[in-house]
Amino acid sequence: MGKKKFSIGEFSSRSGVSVRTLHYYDEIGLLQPEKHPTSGHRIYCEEDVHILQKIISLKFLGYNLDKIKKMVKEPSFSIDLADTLNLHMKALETEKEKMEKSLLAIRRVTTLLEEEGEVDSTVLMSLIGNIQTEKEQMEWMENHLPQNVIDELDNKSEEERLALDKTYIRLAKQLKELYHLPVDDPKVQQFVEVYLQETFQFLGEDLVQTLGEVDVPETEIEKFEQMNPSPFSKEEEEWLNLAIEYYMKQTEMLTEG
Amino acid sequence: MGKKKFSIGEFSSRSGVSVRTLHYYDEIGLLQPEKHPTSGHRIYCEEDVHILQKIISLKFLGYNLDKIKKMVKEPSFSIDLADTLNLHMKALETEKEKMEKSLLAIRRVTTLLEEEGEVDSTVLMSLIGNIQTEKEQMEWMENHLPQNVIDELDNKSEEERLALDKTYIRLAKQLKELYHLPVDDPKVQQFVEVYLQETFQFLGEDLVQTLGEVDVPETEIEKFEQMNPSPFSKEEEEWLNLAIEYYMKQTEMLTEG
DNA sequence: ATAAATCCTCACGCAGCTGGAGGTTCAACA
DNA sequence: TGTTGAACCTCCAGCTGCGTGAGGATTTAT
Repeated sequence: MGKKKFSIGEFSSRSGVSVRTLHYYDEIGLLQPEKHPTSGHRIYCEEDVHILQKIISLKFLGYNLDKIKKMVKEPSFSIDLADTLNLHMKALETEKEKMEKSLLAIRRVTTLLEEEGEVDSTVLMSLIGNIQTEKEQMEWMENHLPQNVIDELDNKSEEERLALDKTYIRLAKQLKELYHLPVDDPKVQQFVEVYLQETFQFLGEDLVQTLGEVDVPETEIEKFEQMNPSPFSKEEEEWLNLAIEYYMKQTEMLTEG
Repeated sequence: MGKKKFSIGEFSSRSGVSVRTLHYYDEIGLLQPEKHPTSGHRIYCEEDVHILQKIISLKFLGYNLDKIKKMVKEPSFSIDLADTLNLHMKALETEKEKMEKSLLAIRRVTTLLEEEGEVDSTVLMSLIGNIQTEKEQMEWMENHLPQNVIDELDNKSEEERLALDKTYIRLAKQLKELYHLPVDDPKVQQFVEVYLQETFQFLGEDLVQTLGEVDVPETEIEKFEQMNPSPFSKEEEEWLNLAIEYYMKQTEMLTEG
């Protein structure tokens, strides 16, 4: 007769699970306590404590209520459960990776905002997108770029990445400011010079050379761009290409002449 | 005239966002492309690519569609965004912690299942609950138990914890097997002896002694039990207590006599 | 006896989609 | 030009895991 009985309110406050949730668990057949024959009030017993404990624990492991419903009825678990557990673990690990990337993205963005004050949203989003699709981009690069470039990029530290991001932001800002000028405008040409210098500095001149010689099919380039669209419009990109072309010609003439 | 236009199908496959989702984003006013005046077909343009990029990136940072809706319209982001970002970061970190605990729980459970073959589900769930409420339990213990016990527990390695779990499982199994016997049955008494020995071994005899002398109010004990209910029924616990009492008396008689 | 607390059963709402029904429109081919 | 078939349209329904509130019954305390 020492069987302890609980009203739903007491059961709720003891377990920390809300009354509504208990109602819901009853409704879906997950935890159905005895009911008072006339009033209909739920009467939870000691066993229900353990069932709820199971439910909470399985939820904690990441199972949904449907699966939990099936598992709750098992009096014991054996190795064949390990398979499902393994599956879940993989799913959780994937999610964890994603979360870590998000955290990284937030940290980077915070730093950038602190140091730059204000950043064009398209450019910022492009940077975030880069973090997001980092893995795919890496895979793409490993398939299409020479190993020395990959190695060099792998070696970049977090600070160097940040510096690159900042450079990128500033250049993007300037580009959008200068876009209305003709490509042979001295301001534009100076901009191009800085742009190329920064690139050289980051990658090293020989790597840039190598990159220029690599021949990647157009379809593959498109794939890459689909992963993470550039923050510039087609017109802006065209304009930048023309400006670089012009700069190159001028430099050639200077060195040759 | 070089403006690229996309049908919803093309836009979908290029961006990786499903047609249905694009419909939804249109519906909630998040991304509303031009529509063909007669057919009503959606026509996405280059700018929409960037807007979607923003949406994806902001989602990645953890914002909900409602906030994203407001943010998408901003042409640039400034430091005052850092506050919201910080908030999000904290939320993400909390979630990450929870996920890591889940992963730890799964790993432990997998190991236990592999090594034990089959485990009583109530016992297993109790162990999972332990991981889940580890933090609260630690806090409770720091408030109610002497420091040397805490220190000793802190020093336990992952393997020692695993060993303890296994012991726990085996003892629980035995307890449930022996429960029908009277407490003075030799089998039961031998079980108690092993049980106490294992406890001594894990904590050290002097710590057990200290623990026995610590006087924790009943209400606090209840709090602790509510965090993580024991896998045994009240009757089983009573039975175990009686069995231990009996064992103690016998030992006293032996040493005194 | 009555007031306050607790309980009951509907039933709608949320986010962020996904899916199906039933009907246009478009592109290509005969 | 007619005819497929794919792609598109709108509208409505459903999913998870509850939260919230209405409106009424029951229990508990005074």
